[in-house]
Amino acid sequence: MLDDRKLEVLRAIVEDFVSTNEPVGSKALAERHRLGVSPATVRNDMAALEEEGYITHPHTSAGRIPTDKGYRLFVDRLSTVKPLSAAERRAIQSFLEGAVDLDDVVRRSVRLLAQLTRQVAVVQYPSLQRSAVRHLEIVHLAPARLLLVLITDTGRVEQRVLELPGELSDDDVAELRTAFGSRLHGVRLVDAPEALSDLPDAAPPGLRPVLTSVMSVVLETLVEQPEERVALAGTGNLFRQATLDPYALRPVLEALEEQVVLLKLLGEVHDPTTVHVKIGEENSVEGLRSTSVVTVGYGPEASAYGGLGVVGPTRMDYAGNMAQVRAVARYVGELLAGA
Amino acid sequence: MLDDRKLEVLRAIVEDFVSTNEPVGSKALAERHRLGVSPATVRNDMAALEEEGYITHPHTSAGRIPTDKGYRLFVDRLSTVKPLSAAERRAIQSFLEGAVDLDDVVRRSVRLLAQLTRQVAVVQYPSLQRSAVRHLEIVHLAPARLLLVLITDTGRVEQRVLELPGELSDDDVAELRTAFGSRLHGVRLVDAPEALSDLPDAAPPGLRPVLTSVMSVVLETLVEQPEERVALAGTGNLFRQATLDPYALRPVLEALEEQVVLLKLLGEVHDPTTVHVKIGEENSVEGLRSTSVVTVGYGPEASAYGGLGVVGPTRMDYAGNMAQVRAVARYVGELLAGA
DNA sequence: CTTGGCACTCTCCCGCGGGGAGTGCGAACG
DNA sequence: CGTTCGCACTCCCCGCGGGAGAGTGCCAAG
Repeated sequence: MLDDRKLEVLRAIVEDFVSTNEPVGSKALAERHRLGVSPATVRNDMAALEEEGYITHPHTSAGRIPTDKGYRLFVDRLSTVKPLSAAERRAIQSFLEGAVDLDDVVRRSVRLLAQLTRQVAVVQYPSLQRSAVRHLEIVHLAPARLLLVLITDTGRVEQRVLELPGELSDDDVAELRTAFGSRLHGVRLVDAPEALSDLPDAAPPGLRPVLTSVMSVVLETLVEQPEERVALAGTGNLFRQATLDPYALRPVLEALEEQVVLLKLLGEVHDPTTVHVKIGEENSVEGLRSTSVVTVGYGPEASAYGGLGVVGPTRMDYAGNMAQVRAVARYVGELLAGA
Repeated sequence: MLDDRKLEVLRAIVEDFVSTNEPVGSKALAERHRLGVSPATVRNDMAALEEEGYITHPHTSAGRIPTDKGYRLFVDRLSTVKPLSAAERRAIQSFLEGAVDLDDVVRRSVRLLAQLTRQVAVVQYPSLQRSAVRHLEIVHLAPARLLLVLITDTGRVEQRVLELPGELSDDDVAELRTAFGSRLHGVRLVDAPEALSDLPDAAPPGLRPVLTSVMSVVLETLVEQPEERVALAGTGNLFRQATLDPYALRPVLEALEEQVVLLKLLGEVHDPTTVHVKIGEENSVEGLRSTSVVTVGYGPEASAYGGLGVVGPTRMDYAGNMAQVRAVARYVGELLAGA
């Protein structure tokens, strides 16, 4: 059905449309891309591509534009990896190298990504779930109230105040501290339940009931309700694209304000080596059906710390954005692994 | 120069223009507002108002619209306090009552404000500076590394990791803990330097040098570089206003992404009882020259915890927004004071 | 299968001409 | 002197029509 030349035509259409934002016609296409065939032939191919649903035209007598399906094919089979320019590499390096703490890393990288791609950028803080415990501090605020401070290997510091069912003495708390500390140190939060499983049996009988209750609260607050955070930047870039008519932007902005939505975008990403692309209608989030989302995980190979990516019009430079997103993710991953 | 009727005309123009978004003409105005005078008279008054710079018309033969100066006069002298509707009161109450912690309070109130005013809402986290210390915990992470965890009376929990010039023993840290704890408990951060001033002298001589260095680091990180945070919501509301042409929105969105800018907007606010309004060109922030900003402080009377407010088109319902902003601020203030 | 030719279809843009809202001003009125 | 009436005038807005141009679809020939 789709021979090589037709695919080539599709690629040309996507590339031209992305760069000019105007429906592309057969004549201009044949000229600009040295296909070695006449406009008439191109027209035939276009008709075939349209038949298959890869392109459309806005009105009877206008050029063609890619459909979501067309972009999908382009991304899957046609786009060649676009190496970063030297300037881009330098930008990434200089932008990120001065970062002092985790917050700073995230803030810088989200801005960097927005600037680099000229899209809306999203960066997830390293997931607590997949981070390992570097230090767990238990502070005795009041007889029946504890403060938990968790420091992860990625530099996240998270705290929770716990209300206990019964009162504790300072000595009890000291016991708790060592009991939890020794078992959790270096353990990833997802593995915490297992690491703690022997705790009740190992504890002195007197402390056992309160300890089990503390333990369940700890697990509940740290593992089951982990506070995921995301940073966002570059929303103004949405206007750069004349593609989206301004009033269509409202639902997009509204969607981007929802933490839940952003986490959903990034949440499915686990593999830090492959870049994921959701195109237009493929997006499960209602408000983002007119956009495309490019995401990737970051962190050490096997288990990603979290995800990052960009949101932009379906008419975007997929090859470029994918390369940029991947590059930033790699840098951020290294930066955090080294910390 | 401006007799009562002229002011009345100005008020009518502002009100009509705000609600219809169309330049208002003399005839429609005389009819709708029962001024008891003919359109011709209104025209004379309009000419006078225009002479003084309170209104303009887009083209020779169109109705009048208020200028920034006109809105200013309206806000200062003409707008009557608009009591909240019962529905609004209920909304505020039900929206905020389920809040569990500080983050939750802030997130809920910023959304509430955005929804209520249909503008972009901004809420500052209670300023560290003006909060009092409820608890200061010092954790000995490594020989030369401390973790400071600060809990304020407004429920903020802030932490910093300190690298020390020299090493400490656990006993030293315990000393530090009590020394700082006893002096800072209940003290506002702005007053911290004073509260700590006797510390070097009171300390055992051996600990003195390290203690002074810790102290300076503590003061520096907590007082001089306090981390201020703000929450933002309702950016999509910018589109609701046909007033601002969509492409003019980009600088606005860009400005709103800058934490610094938001803090600047709210930073000047100290008095929780008076609502501040910046109209159009009055704004010192470049990107917000086409918008108006309504802000107020929240917290106990004398020293506000922080500020909150909304950003919208100059063509906004000032009376309504001012009332809503104030009401939310009052609720949030009470909520935090009670916590 | 490819190509050239050709008629056809739309959009886009421009200029034109009411219709209408609103103004500004001069004159009359209390 | 402030208010009102009447009236001419100014522009914007909107719909209409027509020409130009881009691009298509199709047919017949290579």
